Amino acid sequence: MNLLEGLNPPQLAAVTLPPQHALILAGAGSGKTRVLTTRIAWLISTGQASPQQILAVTFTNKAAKEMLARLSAMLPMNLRGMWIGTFHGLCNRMLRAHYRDAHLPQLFQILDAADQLATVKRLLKSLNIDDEKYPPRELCWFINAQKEAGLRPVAVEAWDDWTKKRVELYAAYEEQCQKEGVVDFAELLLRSYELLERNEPIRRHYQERFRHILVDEFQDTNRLQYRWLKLLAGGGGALFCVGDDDQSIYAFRGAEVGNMRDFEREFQVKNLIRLEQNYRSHGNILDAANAIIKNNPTRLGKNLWTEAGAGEPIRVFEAYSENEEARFIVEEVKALTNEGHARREIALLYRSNAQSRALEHALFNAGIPYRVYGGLRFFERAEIKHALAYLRLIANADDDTAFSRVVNFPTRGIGARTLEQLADAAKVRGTSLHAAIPHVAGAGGAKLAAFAELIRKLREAAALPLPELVEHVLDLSGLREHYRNEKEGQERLANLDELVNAAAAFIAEEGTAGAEGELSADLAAFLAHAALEAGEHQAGEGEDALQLMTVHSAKGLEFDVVFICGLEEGLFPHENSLVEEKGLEEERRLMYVAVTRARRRLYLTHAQMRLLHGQTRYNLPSRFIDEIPAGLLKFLNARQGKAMFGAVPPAPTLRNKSAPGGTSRFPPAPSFSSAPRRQESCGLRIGQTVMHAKFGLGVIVNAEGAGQDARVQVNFGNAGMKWLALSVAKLEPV
DNA sequence: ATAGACATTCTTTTT
DNA sequence: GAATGTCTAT
Repeated sequence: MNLLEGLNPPQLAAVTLPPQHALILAGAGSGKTRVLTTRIAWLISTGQASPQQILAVTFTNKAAKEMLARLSAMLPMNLRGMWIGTFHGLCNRMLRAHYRDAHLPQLFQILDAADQLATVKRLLKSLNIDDEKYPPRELCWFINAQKEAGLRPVAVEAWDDWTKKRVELYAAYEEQCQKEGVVDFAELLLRSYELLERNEPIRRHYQERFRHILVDEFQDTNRLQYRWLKLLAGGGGALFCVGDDDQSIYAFRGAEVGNMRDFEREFQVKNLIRLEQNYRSHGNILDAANAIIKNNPTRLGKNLWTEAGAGEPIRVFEAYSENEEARFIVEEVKALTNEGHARREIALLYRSNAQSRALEHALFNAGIPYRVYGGLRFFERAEIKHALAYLRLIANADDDTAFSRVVNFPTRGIGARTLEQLADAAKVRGTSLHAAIPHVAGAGGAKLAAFAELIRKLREAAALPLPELVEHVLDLSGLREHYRNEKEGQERLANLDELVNAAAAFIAEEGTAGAEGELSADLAAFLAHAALEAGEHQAGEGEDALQLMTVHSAKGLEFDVVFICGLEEGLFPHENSLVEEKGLEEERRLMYVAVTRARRRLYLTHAQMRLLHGQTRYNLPSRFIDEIPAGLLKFLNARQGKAMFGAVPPAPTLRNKSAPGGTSRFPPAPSFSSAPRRQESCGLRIGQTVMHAKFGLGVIVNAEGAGQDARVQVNFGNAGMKWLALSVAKLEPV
């Protein structure tokens, strides 16, 4: 059968397994997605399963789309009955179908992370809670962690007063969300889980329906997701899980690699298949990845190999500053494109989003087209969120988050005072803000009533086709007018127009055309779409552009050429990770993911000096570079300053000492700003890497005194920050 | 009530 | 540096 053509033996085995539970350990670039989709296509085309009997779960919308696209290419049939999507998307689908049993309003709204934070803030305010003691962000994190552990407030064990109070607030938050008819991301999962657990007919229905449950990126599932899968597979459905423990990079938000072991044990998985042949990268790149990940103690064990040749060495570049790093990359990219590489096949990866700025700046100046993933997404833009808030109020006027966002936007004279009165009225009566409007007296009350009237008018239009409804909202709400009058409003206006287009496109693709009696079904679906798929949707889609993204968002992608930037201690691995339990291991897996994105050429760059959060920091090269065998590396700039040391350093200007511990933050030495990379005569300068007999490698971050009294402060990374007298300590420039 | 200046805080990754 | 929160002048 040509479906199976070209599969290697383990791949073929995985694809054609009998309908039993299976765990596929699929290394990076080993054809994981291909196995998953071919498996589904094989099940269907051999008549072993109908599309309706298949449930395929992925972690990202991108992956879900990709899978659907490949399947439609393989199977000439209607795949609409198949459930393919993200955990959140599928749970949403289930809850919409059974909203009554799930105790939700038909048009329940979804809170994204920002909405959730706003809701928590509002709650704390209404309860007069000190947000110093209970930081809203922390509280959100706490609530989500409980939900992801499957715990409602009554089930949380709290021993200390602080946690007891947080549990109380969790309960209050839940009550508030229920009152408003909104659910956050974690709630989608928990609600869906509880629905299945408590409602036997519904559970049986899905258990009997889904004969094959396939899970992508299984290593990224959290406890609750795993339990959700267990429930669904409880009726004899076969669980087919594909994952790679070495690519688990979401433990920080509750992902449990341990799910893989538990799955193997609890389901008595007999079919464990390893996919270890890599079809993506040249040998040197793979060797580097293997060498790095080998340093992690707890692995299921797996070693990637390839039939491809060794390829080029991995290029390492040390820059003086983040700007020089960016300039270097620009030059290399120019050279690469001149050699015929497509820009879309070149990726710039970094640990954190903040790093993209210097890169973007340099690329922009050089006129190189680029595309940044994961920046501010379409549906997260302020003007779009405003417009969506009006739409949300049409679907559900009790949505306090949406209400608060636009009650005075565009401004209509409803100030803080009035809103306080409104919040009080709502609290006293236990209603939503919207429902409390008639109970506010005076001038403020009149203005509020006018706003209520606006909502009423908008709701009258709810029966219009979605794109027209959006148009209507933009005009009637005054949003268009507002941005027309704003100086910098042009782009925002364009975005609002784009929202109308997005609505039209959405209807064209998945509209409920013809569904009767469900007046606002399209609206609700569109709003859910906006919350769940913040919209990777960006202009310049078709252009051949350089790809910029965080390592996290690069997972699952591959490129001919990859630059991993900012490979410095404190940045990658990130300093916050070093204090976390198992933090470094996760950073290392992240590095493994980054390295394995490259097919043919890999660059590792780092800077001696970097401006971060408005302050200059001097960092050592990342330990991950050292973990790669030197034979695989090619250092592009000769390590400088070998010959000169022992001389008396120049009299450095006295600087204030840094706060102890952590990374240093200093203004750069003045002598540098004009002539980067030039050597001082003595070979010692701020930013210089030095070797110390006891402490190892370090970077000079500060200096004071002169002559015999000269002292320097050195950041030795692991060994910490030290002040050393030059007359005593032997420091060799490296 | 509102806009704008000013201060403060927090910065890892995201469905 | 950005984004949010607070204060001040209108």
